[in-house]
Amino acid sequence: MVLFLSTFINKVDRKGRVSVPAPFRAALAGQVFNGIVAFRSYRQAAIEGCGIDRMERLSDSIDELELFSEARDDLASTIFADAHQLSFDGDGRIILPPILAEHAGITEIAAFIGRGATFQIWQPDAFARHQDEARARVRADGATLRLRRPDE
Amino acid sequence: MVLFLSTFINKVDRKGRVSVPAPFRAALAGQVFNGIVAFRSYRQAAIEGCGIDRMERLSDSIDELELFSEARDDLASTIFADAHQLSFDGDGRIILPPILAEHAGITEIAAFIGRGATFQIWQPDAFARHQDEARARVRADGATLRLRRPDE
DNA sequence: TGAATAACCATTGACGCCCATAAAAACCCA
DNA sequence: TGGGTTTTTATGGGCGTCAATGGTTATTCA
Repeated sequence: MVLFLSTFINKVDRKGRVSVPAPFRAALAGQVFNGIVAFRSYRQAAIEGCGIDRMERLSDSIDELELFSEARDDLASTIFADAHQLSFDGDGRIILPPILAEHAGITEIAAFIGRGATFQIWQPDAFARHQDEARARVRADGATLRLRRPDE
Repeated sequence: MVLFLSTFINKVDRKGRVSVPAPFRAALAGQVFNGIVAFRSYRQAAIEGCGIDRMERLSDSIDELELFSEARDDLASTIFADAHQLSFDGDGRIILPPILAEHAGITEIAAFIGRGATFQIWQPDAFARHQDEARARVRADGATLRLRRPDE
């Protein structure tokens, strides 16, 4: 099962390349596409990342909506059009497209943030601020979570 | 599995040729017909595109509609009669038929938009506007999508 | 024979692939 | 357990290949 954990800070070189953390690569090993899928986060100045299998599942889910319906249209335009397939080079690096880097305010350093089934890429300082705010909200709202049972 | 992702902007030369993005060609590799199938979107100023295998599936789906029903008739006329088989030249280009280009308002630049199992071809500015609206609707309607589980 | 289309070639710029280095982590053995 | 060794990562750079694009020549069909 794909599971992204922890935070890794890596450099972006002058060619726009970044190493994807080795544990993330390991989590993606064996997928049809040797690389990651990345798109702009709707709500944050961050890049969302996942493996191609997640997109395939998304595609299947959307395929179950009524053909040519507006909802289907909107989701497809919003999700797939903005997704980038970024393949690993021989050393596990990807090239960060300028559009994505810009959206996240990334220039020389990128933070890879594990989020379970997916991950995000942030400008490190921006993420630090975001994390502080998120913690504060969790404390204030007392957000809780019911743990799913293994067989559920 | 066929999966079209991301957006690619390519030029249309004076002979009406456009390169189909290499990743799209890769997704279509191995199909019976070496090219794409294209028809006018009936809700948008865009061209719908896919591989020949999808048309076969579509044909099956329509076959399941009531024989002689109006819907079946309409879909058949709208989609199949209007579908163009556009084969790749040696360099992965297709010739955009004037009827299609006109419908989408495409003259010199074409945007290839990945939509999962299919893709669209738009006049770039028109798509930008459409995408903005789609995003807004998705956010407003709170359109959600339940992600299929891998084994489902 | 002319027009439209298909096949072929040439250019350039981006990207994939390879190598080299250094630091860090994992490993092994005394 | 500690020290040394090996392996893996991260990072930088160079070079060859392929994709995109424009043009020219061959071929087919009306």
